[in-house]
Amino acid sequence: MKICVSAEQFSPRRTFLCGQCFRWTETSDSFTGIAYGRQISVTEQNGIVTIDGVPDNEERLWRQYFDFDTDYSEYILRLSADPTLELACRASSGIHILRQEPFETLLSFIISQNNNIPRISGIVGRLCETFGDAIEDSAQSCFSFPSARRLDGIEEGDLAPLRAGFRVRYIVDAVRRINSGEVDFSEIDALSLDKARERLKTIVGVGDKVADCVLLFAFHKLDAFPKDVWVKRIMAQYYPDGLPECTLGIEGVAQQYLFDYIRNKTAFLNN
DNA sequence: GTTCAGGTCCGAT
DNA sequence: ATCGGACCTGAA
Repeated sequence: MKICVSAEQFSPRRTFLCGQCFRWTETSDSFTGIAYGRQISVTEQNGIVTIDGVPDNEERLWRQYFDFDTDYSEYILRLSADPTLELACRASSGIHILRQEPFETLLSFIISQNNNIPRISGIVGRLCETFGDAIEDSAQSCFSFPSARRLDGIEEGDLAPLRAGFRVRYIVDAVRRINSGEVDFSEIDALSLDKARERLKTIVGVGDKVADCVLLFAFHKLDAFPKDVWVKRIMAQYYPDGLPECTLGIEGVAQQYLFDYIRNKTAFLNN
């Protein structure tokens, strides 16, 4: 089946390129991505965004994944009480915060630390090629993200093909704690932000930033506020005394708009 | 050859 | 508690 939404409401480019995901690639006229064991394509044409590759019985899942049933204009209205955020929202409207799979999000952001985006995507890709399942009826050969169960008992040496460097130790620890139940995603989901963050941080290699990325991009805890190097720069320049009140409870949404805004602004300055 | 990239760990104060 | 250096890898 196809799912259609207006391009005004949802911008594929801004959503997929704002740093929250690593498995969407842009082709000439669309984006192709892999999630939940499916290959999905997203095409924007004449103001309409079309989602292809969704099985009939999975409409609900994918509307959730893309967060199509949330009215982002309300967030934008609230955040626009602050002048800097108003600019950011205007420049980056159409961003949605995805609901990605927790295990994939956890490993992806563990891999992301002290790393650059092309290499992160490369490592994640090799992880899927090495341990994931081939996805049927996809044009090219593509692979699902391996489950924690699939990686059960994995050791550092097994991960050598990934060329993930010092992060393999962290991946091994994450897999072990997930499979042992020490870290339980359904529990994390039910916990408050602070408790959930502390739980995730018991995994070696997971600090505040990685934990908050997982809580925002997988568990959709909108009060999570991942402070990467870019957001720290914004905070220092515009919000030395902390975030404005209008962000209360939706700090993560503010983070995405600010992040996209400052990155694109910087890209513009560098050109 | 050097530097740098979506952080975190670890050992020294 | 806080702080700085080290860390795999590979592209610029």
